[in-house]
Order: sequence, then C-alpha cells, then structure tokens
Amino acid sequence: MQNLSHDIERYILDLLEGEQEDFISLRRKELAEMFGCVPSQINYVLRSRFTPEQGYLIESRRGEHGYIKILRVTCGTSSERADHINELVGDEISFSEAQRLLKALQDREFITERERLLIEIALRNVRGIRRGEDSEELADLLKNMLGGIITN
Amino acid sequence: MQNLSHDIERYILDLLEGEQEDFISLRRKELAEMFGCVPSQINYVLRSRFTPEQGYLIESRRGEHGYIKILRVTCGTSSERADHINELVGDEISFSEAQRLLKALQDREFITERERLLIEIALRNVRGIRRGEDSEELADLLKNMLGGIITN
DNA sequence: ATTTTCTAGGTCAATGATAATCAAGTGCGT
DNA sequence: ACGCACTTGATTATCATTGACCTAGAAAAT
Repeated sequence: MQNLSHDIERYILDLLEGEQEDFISLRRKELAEMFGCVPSQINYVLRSRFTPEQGYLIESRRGEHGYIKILRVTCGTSSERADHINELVGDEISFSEAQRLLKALQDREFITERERLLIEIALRNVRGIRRGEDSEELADLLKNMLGGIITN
Repeated sequence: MQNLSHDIERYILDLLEGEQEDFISLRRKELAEMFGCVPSQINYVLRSRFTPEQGYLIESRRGEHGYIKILRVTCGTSSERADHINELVGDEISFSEAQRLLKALQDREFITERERLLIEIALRNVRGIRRGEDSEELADLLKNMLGGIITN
C-alpha cells in the first residue's frame, strides 16, 4: 500500500479495465466510505490523476441519484492531437508545468522517454527563464518541438 | 572512507547491484538520517553521480509516502560515447555543422529521426544565432541534449 | 405550481509530510 | 593560493488529507 490516493486510483483503473465500455459510474459517497475517507478525497484523486491531459473526462451530477462518470478518451488523428497539444500548452507555460505535460505525454506513449528528456533539456537551456514563471518563449519552443514530431 | 558523497554513492550502487529489477526506491529523509547528513546531500549525490549521461534516471514524489526512485539505463561504457560526442561537437559549432553531425548520428542509429528533428528544432529556436556562424551556445545545447540521451 | 427540504456532489483553504533548490560555507588536492 | 568538489541549512515547491462551507437537483410539502 502506497497511499490512499494511489489505492483509489488503482481501484478506478481496475474498474475501467474490467468494463467493456470505456467509462464507469461511481457514487462519491460510497467510494469514500469504502476507502474510509472523506468524500472530497475522491475529487482530489480525480483532479490529480484523471485529467483530460491524462486522457480522461469526468462528468457528474449532484442531488438524489447523483453520480460521477469517468470516461477514457481515445486519441484521434495526428492533427487533432497537435491541436489538442497546442491547446494544452497555451500561450505561456512554466518549466514545471511543461514537465508535467511531458510526463503525461510519455505515459500515453505519444513520446518516448528519450524524446521527453530531449525536450526537457532544450527547455532547461533557454536563457533568462525564472523558475516557476510562465514564459511565452518556453511555450513556443515546446509547441515547436512537439509539433515537429507528433505531426509526422 | 573517502567522503560522504562517495559513501552514499557506493551504498546506492550496492543496492542496485543487489536488486533483480534495475531500479531501487529510497526515502530521502531515511537515507540522510542513516548517513547522519542533511537531506539535500542526497540530491547532491544524485545530481553529481546519477545523471542521465551516466545512465541513470531519477523519479520522485514529495509529501507523505514520498520517495526517490533510481533507474539504471546503462548497459556499457556510456561515458566513452559521451566523451566522443563532446569531442565531435567541440566548443563551438554552427547550425549546419550540427545538422551534418546529427544526420551522421542518425545514420549510425545513435538517434532516431524524431530525436534528430527535436534537436534541430531546439537549435533553431536559440535566439540570435546567424546561420553558418559558430556558436558556443549552440554547442552547449547540442552537447547537453545528446549527452542526455546517448546512454545505452 | 411553488416552496421547502433533503441528498447528493463541488470547492477551497488549512495542515502536515516530504522532496527540490539555492546560495553560502568548508576543505582538500594541485 | 586557487579551484573544485563537497557540505550545510534556509527557503520554496509539491503531494496528500481533512473538514467546513457551497451548490445543484430531486422529492416532498404546501
């Protein structure tokens, strides 16, 4: 057992695996009780591990008969992917945001580990970037590099 | 006893030797306590002796149940190759020289086409470089990028 | 039909537990 | 004496957990 969030993540992933459909429905309260935690813990897991950039969409409903639906998003054509990536990067990005994005792309096998390393090194070598600060220059370089290999 | 960093390095290498897997997990705090040093000492050892150039990758997580994972990627004398490449690049290089070198590396299958593209894009994105002009900045970036992935 | 109540899920800020970074200090080998 | 590798600790960043408070939707009451 690593930690609660990890266990909940695994549980959800197992559910998704087991399904024919590429979505599952949960009840937040039940799941929280099952893991003996506070309900907002579930939101934390979803927010940190089932984001769009990691290939998931969340849909939910409150009130009686409330639910949380988790959909696994399949990847489209390469130009759609490029658009999606440009959107994810945006106009400005910080180094650590870029790092997270690259990790996610590697997890989804859009890029290899070596490619991720190359991009990280290139970003690190941009002059005059203060840590944690959003930068247009970083964003441009990142989009150029990703666009250069994902499109072809 | 040579020095602390050396001892910690040896300890980590021994752990890696002893494992079936080619990675180990550490807790920075514990290791620091074990060696009676400050935790950031561990980062120093990792930064100075377990770099990608030397055939290692580090992965970590903070907070409760935090950890540091060290993966071995090498299988051979990577430092020889790194030295060779640094020699090829030299202190200064022009964009077109770099391009020729990258082509050669791709032909010999040291890097893939995608990796070559990534590096070329990164080089092209360096500001204030005139085509054909030797540049220390280009050389540094190129060496950093190649050194980062030519490990096995 | 409208209002009230109840039952979900959502958000956010505080807290504690780690790890990362950075800048300054130390000391050894040449 | 100088440079470089090493050491240290203060500061910053990240991850996980919790709980108080907020909001949406459905059912019940009027």
